[in-house]
Amino acid sequence: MAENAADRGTTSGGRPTARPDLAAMVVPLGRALMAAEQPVLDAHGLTMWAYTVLLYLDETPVRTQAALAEAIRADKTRIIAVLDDLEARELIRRQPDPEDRRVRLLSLTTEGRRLRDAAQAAIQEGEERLLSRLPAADRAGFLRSLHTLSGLPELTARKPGRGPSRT
Amino acid sequence: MAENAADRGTTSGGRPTARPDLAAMVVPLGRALMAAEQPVLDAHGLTMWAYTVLLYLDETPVRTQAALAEAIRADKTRIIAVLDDLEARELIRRQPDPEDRRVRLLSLTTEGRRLRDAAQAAIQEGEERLLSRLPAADRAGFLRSLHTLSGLPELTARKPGRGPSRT
DNA sequence: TATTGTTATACTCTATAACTATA
DNA sequence: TATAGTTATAGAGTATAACAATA
Repeated sequence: MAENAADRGTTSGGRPTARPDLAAMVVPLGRALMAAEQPVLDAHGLTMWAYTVLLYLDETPVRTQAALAEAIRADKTRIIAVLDDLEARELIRRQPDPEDRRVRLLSLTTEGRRLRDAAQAAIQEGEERLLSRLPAADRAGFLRSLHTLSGLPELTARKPGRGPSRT
Repeated sequence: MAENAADRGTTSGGRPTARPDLAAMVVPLGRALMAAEQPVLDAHGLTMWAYTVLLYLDETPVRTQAALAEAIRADKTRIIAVLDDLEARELIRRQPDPEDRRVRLLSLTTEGRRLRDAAQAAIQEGEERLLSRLPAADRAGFLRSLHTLSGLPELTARKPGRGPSRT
């Protein structure tokens, strides 16, 4: 999607374009933000998927692994190893539902919540440094626009999606 | 990287967060924008990589394939099939450099330029529809911020990168 | 010997299919 | 028979290594 166009307001040949393609700016920015998260997650012993799970589980238990997978746009088979690890480290609980023993009830442990909060705080601290480079007026519009566009239904249409991995 | 946090200003458990992680909004937005480009590119018979190449080649010839690959953050082996196809369709020229016959000089053909312009016009038309959903004031700040952040050196640090594919 | 482009191979991540256990 | 979870297999996409041509 023509990432490089991001650096140019005009093409290398001088043909004037009103602006680079939106995706050509947004996608590389997203990659950069993920790359910036990586060392923080490493320091907390979390993969991107694990962090995603911790963020989503939050204080509210989730009734099935399939529901969790759907919610975070992952394949249900893809999160199993992640849950195995998080459970082994006692960051989440995975208890069989007494009412339907096929189901595993998922919830955060205190330690899981603590780790998630610590990781998120560190991540957002780094993001603040980036946002501080923006004029205050632009920054507000940027965040509001991100929120708006992220929530647009025509952009949120469900597809499996590659998920958080960023090899 | 916790895409879902994008839909929430607060977590499901009620813990108030100032905002979702930046990456949790930007990355899904980037995926959505790429997905929106896809049908347009299909209609023009272009893959995302091919479009990226056409955008970069522009009117200015590039001296080596390796330089092109580096510029668009692709592996040099990855673009060969793309160049093969574009050349076969006479959208680009790939001529051995008389001064160093190891080198292939790359340039756009007239038809290649025409196709690129048509595709980009259609893509940006679709993007305008999205941007029109934003308040005029926010929109300006959004685009300016995107430009600024995309150009930030600490975010542009070169890494191979997965490139434009979005399976 | 070093470099450009190419081909062949291996690796990573993801999705699909097959299996177990509960219902 | 249908569903939740799991395991095993296969498929994309990418990177690495080996190669041919030219310098």
